[in-house]
Amino acid sequence: MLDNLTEMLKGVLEGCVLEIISRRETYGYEITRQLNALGFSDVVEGTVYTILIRLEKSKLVDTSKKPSDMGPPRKFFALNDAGREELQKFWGKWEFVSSKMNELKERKQ
Amino acid sequence: MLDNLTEMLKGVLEGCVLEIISRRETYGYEITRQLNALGFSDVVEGTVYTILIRLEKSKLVDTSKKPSDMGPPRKFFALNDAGREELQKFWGKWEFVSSKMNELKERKQ
DNA sequence: TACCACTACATTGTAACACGTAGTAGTGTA
DNA sequence: TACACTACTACGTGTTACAATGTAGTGGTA
Repeated sequence: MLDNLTEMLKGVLEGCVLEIISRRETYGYEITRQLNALGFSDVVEGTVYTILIRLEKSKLVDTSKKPSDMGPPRKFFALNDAGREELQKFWGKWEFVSSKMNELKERKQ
Repeated sequence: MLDNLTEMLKGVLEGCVLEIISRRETYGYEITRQLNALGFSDVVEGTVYTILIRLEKSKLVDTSKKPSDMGPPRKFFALNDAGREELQKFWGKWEFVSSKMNELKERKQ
């Protein structure tokens, strides 16, 4: 029904990942599952991993490898100070854009 | 402060243009001004024109050239049935994504 | 006349992003 | 042995907003 959210997710998915990581240290596979559970059911691992690598390159997260008893070792991600700042900026932008969008939607001029 | 909305506007700007056109037949230059007035002050004409050409190619709008007493002739755009359907779909997607985003934002788990 | 501001549209190239696809590898189970 | 699930990585593609630039019509002004 909502056949393709791809374009609308551009620019917000990274923020979602930041928000999820901010709750607690976590790893790519689980982040993907959480996004799917949220409702973004078409988001695949490849997408999440590219975002995580981007966050790492931008130095917004700290990483650490930890063994798992369910499969290969996990690469955990945790927000650092720069990441927390970026997350706050992200929600600021979201607040702005979504308020303007709703204004446009509601306005019957 | 909200230094760059570019990425977050991807996927929503086209919907904004559709919504603006749905109110009444209008043209690129004015659409740009309306978006700027809405708060999307960095949106430039080039962006709007590429969207309009895209809408035209997708056959979501009907166009007509009309003279202006303020400058060059204007290319007016009007939504057709396919465009109205697309606009409805767009708001459906927006409703979905924004509700999920707010759910994520509010949820303190 | 010459110049400028405003209106109005079009085109080209670029960077960023989500995603498809494919591959590698560890663990548990039937 | 085969499969399912977990877990990460890499490469290529299509879409998008935007910067930059150019063209052109109108009106004002010095």
